[in-house]
Amino acid sequence: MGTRIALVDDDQNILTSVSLTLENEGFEVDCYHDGETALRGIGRRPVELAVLDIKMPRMDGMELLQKIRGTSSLPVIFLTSKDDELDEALGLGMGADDYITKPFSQRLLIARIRAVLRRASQDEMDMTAPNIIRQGELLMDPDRHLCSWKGEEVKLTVTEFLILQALASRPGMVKNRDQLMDAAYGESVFLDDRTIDSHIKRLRRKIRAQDTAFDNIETLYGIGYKYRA
Amino acid sequence: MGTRIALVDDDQNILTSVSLTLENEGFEVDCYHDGETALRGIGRRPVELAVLDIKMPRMDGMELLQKIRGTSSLPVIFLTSKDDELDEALGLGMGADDYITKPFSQRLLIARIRAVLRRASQDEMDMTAPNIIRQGELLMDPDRHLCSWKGEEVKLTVTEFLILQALASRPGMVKNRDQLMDAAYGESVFLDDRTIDSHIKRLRRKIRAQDTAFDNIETLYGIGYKYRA
DNA sequence: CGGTTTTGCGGCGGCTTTGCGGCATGGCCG
DNA sequence: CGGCCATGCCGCAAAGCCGCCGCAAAACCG
Repeated sequence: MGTRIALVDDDQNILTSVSLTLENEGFEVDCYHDGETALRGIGRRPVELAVLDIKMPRMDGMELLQKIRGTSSLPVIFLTSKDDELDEALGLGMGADDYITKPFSQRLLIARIRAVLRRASQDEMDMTAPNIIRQGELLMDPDRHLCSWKGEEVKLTVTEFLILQALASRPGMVKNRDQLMDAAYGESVFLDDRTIDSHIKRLRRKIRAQDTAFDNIETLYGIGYKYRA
Repeated sequence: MGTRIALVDDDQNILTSVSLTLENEGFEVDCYHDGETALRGIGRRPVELAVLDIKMPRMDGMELLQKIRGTSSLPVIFLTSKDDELDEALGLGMGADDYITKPFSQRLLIARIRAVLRRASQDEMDMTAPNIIRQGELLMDPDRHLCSWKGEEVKLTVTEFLILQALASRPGMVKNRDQLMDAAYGESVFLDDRTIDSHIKRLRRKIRAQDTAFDNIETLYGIGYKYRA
């Protein structure tokens, strides 16, 4: 079954010709003439992407986008006339995923749609990953690559972040160097053990730069490291 | 029976659309428009997770979270507007388990809810599951390389840990020096018997440093050692 | 009780593991 | 192309650990 797309434009010509093309490409298309109708329609029958004309009667694309974004991250592509340059910037600024200026080729539209859909599904994938780690004064948000100690941000490199994440996600749990290596690079990557030491060194230094007393990364002689909550 | 979730937001649109989605996913949803009502409602009808908007009339999410955390460790997910400072959520949000910035996709929210619930139940498991050795005042957790006597940690080396573990795992059972050696190093390692004595010596010393009266490692003249529970 | 065996324990030398400064490479960005 | 940063690794010094020695004390035995 094809992907469902909402197409909103007050120009009947565009509506018919575009919807025909999209259907030929295997999409299912719901057509609307104005924003209000579209909003209600999408609510009843959800779609995976919306193509909106910016200028429309009763509720224009901008306003519609805002309403949509209030409740979901539905991907949106704007259609703009060549004239309204301003609107372009605005549309992207407020969260449209792409825009096309009229007149446009059907081929281009399809390419853009495919691109946006691909990107959207990609994002969803990434999102399913981990959540916030909170261990005492340490706070980590992998999604945003944010790390803070006692409320103050600590800037970490990717490798450092992954290693600290591995330690802090299971506080108290002992991790040997191989396990930390797996966490930072994938498995089946071989590096000198001392490399982990180096990262630990940099981690401790960075956090200690803010709080001299930091000592929650504990060394277990002959075993590895663990994070003490 | 689905998991019960409290949903608190002053925006009726979000309330209805999100609760619908969650119900479709098999959750049971209690909706509230503001913090005060939510607090009372949750008190009467407990939930397993709360989704809170940060900005709300009468009592905002932050305040509500504090009240909730005052009496329970209920998992909480925040909803934040894009405008709100991330740092607020990070720095000030004491104890939220996760947060999502609006606009968000329903799919993402569900993924997060599942993740938080999974982690919460995971934590409960961890508290009870691990293969801990408990003999009177002695506590050993091999996974965390943790050993404590009368609640106070005793730092042991790997060898010491293994020997004590061998003794304490079968209290009252006599182990000769060869058996203890096998436990500490693998089999087929040959060492002077006196070496075991040395480790026992260090073990007793370390624990006695905290409790002079410690005498649970007993010597059986001509045989070996045993741990008295 | 005297002699023999076994254990406790302080100590020591040597080996292993870590901490950390530093360097060279290599990617990335302007 | 030139600088900047992340990163992997080297090498040295410090710290930690371990096995054993030797002596004194304790336990055992006849």
